[in-house]
Amino acid sequence: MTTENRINSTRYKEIIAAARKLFPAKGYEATSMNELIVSLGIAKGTMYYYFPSKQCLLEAVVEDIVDEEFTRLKNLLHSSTAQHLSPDEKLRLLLSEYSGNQDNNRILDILNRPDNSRMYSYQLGRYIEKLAPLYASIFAPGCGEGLFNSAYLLECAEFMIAGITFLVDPGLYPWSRSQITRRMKALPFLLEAQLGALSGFFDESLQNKNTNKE
Amino acid sequence: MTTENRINSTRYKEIIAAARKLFPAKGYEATSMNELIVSLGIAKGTMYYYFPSKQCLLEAVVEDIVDEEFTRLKNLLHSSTAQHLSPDEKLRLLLSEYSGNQDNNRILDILNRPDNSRMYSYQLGRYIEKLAPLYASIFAPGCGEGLFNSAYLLECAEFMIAGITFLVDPGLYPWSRSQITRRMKALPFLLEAQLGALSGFFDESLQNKNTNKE
DNA sequence: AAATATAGACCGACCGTCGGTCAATGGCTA
DNA sequence: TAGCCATTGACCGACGGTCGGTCTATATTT
Repeated sequence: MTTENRINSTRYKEIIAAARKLFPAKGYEATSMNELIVSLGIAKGTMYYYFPSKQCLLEAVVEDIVDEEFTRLKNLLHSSTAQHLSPDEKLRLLLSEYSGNQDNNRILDILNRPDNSRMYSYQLGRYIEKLAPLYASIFAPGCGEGLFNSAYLLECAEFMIAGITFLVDPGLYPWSRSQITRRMKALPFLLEAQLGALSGFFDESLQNKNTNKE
Repeated sequence: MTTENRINSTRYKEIIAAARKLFPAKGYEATSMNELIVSLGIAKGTMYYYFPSKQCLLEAVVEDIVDEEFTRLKNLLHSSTAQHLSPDEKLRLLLSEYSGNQDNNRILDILNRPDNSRMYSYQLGRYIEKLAPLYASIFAPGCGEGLFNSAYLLECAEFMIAGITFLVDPGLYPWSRSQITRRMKALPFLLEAQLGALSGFFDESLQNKNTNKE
């Protein structure tokens, strides 16, 4: 198939590599197709031969980033050092790795780019879809015997990733430095609380409350 | 002052009103300044006389929306019917009102608009900044006597609003209907868990764990 | 009271740039 | 040589934004 050949071609990967540098650095909206073309030394037609639209290029770039994150975190979880950690220790390991990596990718987190929210919100969405199951899988061992609690492990993971990323990442909203540090200090407690609540420490009153409603 | 006159003028409010209709309906990026101008029957120069850029118009529109939400929820909280509710009942009242209102504003939630994430992410940010304290204030009575728990009330509110909105609102990411309903079913439990953890039901082991780290 | 000056709301032709299109073409393989 | 890709770049309409200027209503001067 033609499309498949295109995706596996060198050009395709070259373009994605260039976009992976420019999109986060300059912002998605602020980066023009022309800039990419010039920096690659190719013609406009070539660009649109591989990517029918700028939106498609964005999606391919995000897919590339999220895929990389996925395998990285998966390998980290199955590494010999992390294998025998407790669920909450594993979770904190994953989260610290994630936020740490973000800081490395962005040289200047002072710089706010409102023309980048499109990329980041899409990226966060894909990230949640792909990696939330991974997060949820580490909750399971710590979870109590009640069926009810474990029914919402995935949603809990999604909830946590979404909340943390949106509130700590300056890419989606120009948070001030003090806002970010304030939240990062609160995060361990909030996660612990959420996890603790999940693991069945609660008395039955809570579960009754909820099951009654259904 | 000249600027102040402009903000209080009829024109200014007319333009915001028009943008409040078109931006959510067509999407921010997809709505051109020309469309707004034509629909208002004014000239381009007039538009840019009141708003120096499209981004500034967006911010004014979002401010308008969030302000309205703020007073609406504040009044709701102080209403005679809601005044003597328990914290978690109040919380669920606020959240249901919010999501219910969103559905009304958007006629088609099936329609996904990736060119609207810029507006929605900014709106969510402003919403959190303005309304999280309001949410946090209703947590306080249900909170235990420990100082530690109540120290993170604001962050807990921010965390909840961000997570819920991002995961349930199709404006920021094109979630499928099944994803949304799945999460909405999980929400009562997750909120209850988070609130319960806050209210001091926990044993001291959790608090010790966290205080040790500081 | 008439003439003149000032302010500011409003106009629309115009600009550079953007994302995107397409007919033409070079070069490789069968 | 025929056919197929990958590649080219001139070209397009629409976009956000600018700018010189008009018009009216109010203040100031005569």
